Amino acid sequence: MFKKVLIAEDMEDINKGVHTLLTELGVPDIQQVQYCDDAYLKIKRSVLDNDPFELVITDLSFKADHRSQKYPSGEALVEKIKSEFTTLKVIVYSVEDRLQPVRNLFNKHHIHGYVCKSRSGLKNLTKAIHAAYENTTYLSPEVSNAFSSTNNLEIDDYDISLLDNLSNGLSQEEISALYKKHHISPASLSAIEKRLNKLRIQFNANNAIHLVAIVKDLGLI
Amino acid sequence: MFKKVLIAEDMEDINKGVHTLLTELGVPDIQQVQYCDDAYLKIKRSVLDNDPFELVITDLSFKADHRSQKYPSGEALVEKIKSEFTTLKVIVYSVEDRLQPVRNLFNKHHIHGYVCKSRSGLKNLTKAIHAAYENTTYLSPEVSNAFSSTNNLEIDDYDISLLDNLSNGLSQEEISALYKKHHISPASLSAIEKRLNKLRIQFNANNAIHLVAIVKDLGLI
DNA sequence: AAACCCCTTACGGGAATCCGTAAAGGGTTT
DNA sequence: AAACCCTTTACGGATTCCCGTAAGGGGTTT
Repeated sequence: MFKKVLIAEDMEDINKGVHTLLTELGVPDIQQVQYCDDAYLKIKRSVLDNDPFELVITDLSFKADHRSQKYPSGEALVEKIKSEFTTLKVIVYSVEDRLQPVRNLFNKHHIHGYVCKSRSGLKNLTKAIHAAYENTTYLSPEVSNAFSSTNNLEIDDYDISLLDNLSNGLSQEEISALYKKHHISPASLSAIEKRLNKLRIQFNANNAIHLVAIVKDLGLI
Repeated sequence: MFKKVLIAEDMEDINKGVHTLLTELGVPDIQQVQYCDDAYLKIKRSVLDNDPFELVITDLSFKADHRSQKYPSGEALVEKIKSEFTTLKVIVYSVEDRLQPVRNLFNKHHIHGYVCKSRSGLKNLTKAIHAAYENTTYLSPEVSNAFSSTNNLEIDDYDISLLDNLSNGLSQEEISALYKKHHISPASLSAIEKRLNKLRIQFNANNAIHLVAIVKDLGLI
């Protein structure tokens, strides 16, 4: 089993629950933090001391308080530590059950496990920890269809950018101008229209408003 | 202090944390459920037995599982029990920190307290319980500006309906037709345009897409 | 009754969108 | 080099949205 694990979770009682679980699993060195920034510093420290953490279990949403944070969310933390300490294993433990954020965590940041906080959350977390230890991955049943082929929509970063700009109030013409300025291709109004039309069809949206509402609900933006 | 309290919360560890808190506060009869439907049944039962609960502490989001539920969310539960057992006090304990849902709980359902799950969640919950016992209300500091006069936007149910229909893909003309059919006034396209224009100004939205994106983020729809 | 206010409705023009068709450019195949 | 495919760009018309102005209708005030 893992010898050294870090828990990043801002709610005390859950933090405690996970700690208890790890103890039962026989992890000798368990450390806890309630802020993402503290998590990063502890990990950094452990590497410098040549006694690195083997696993990080982190939440996604950390409530903001008086302390200003460099890494405001679990995702920002995961992105940072995975880019700097690529071998460090990460399991995300969150209430988030929208598929797209989960997909991003696996595809972009290569986490080892995703567990939804729910009635059987700790049970699934156990499975995820074992999977990570065996160097495989684990996906909570609530979001198990995040990678099912049926709804594997082919949405790329360009699409996301388009939808994001739309939802931020830019007109298609303004987006076109922006992309030309930043040399993002395709940038023509016509191409943008075409792409948005494709997205409308994919998501069964009647119009652009509907489309943005749908992808916001899905967590794409 | 209260003599009989019900906790409705689907996550075991949090449920346990609240239970511990109530025990420390000296509540002799504490009951727990993990499903909204069970909560309703327990409350109903207690009234029929002439030994009613004095307080319900409930979460808002309950993860769906195999059991199909009549009341899928905490809000549905609150609406039901507040309409049927008007004297029963309710405190909502949730991670939700968007202002509009909180406003709705107080204005429409007249709950006694709202506490955000956070680092100091249990501490604030204590205050809320005392406030409810004194028959006053408590509002968690994270959402304390839900009723501050500055951002007290005058949004009524008609506005919400409008935005909801928009986000569901109806064109303004379709909404007009719908309202005429259902005898909702004003129903003319022109009046709908005017109202949406007012909303765009209120929310600093560039266009209808932007507007829907903003109000979705705020939790209005 | 006339004047007034407020809300709803109506109309029109300009802008943005939706949607189809077609041309231009780049790269590969034959 | 010609033929081909694929992506990007361009253009035109139909529809919808955006925004100003103005007319209608009910209720209250003078």
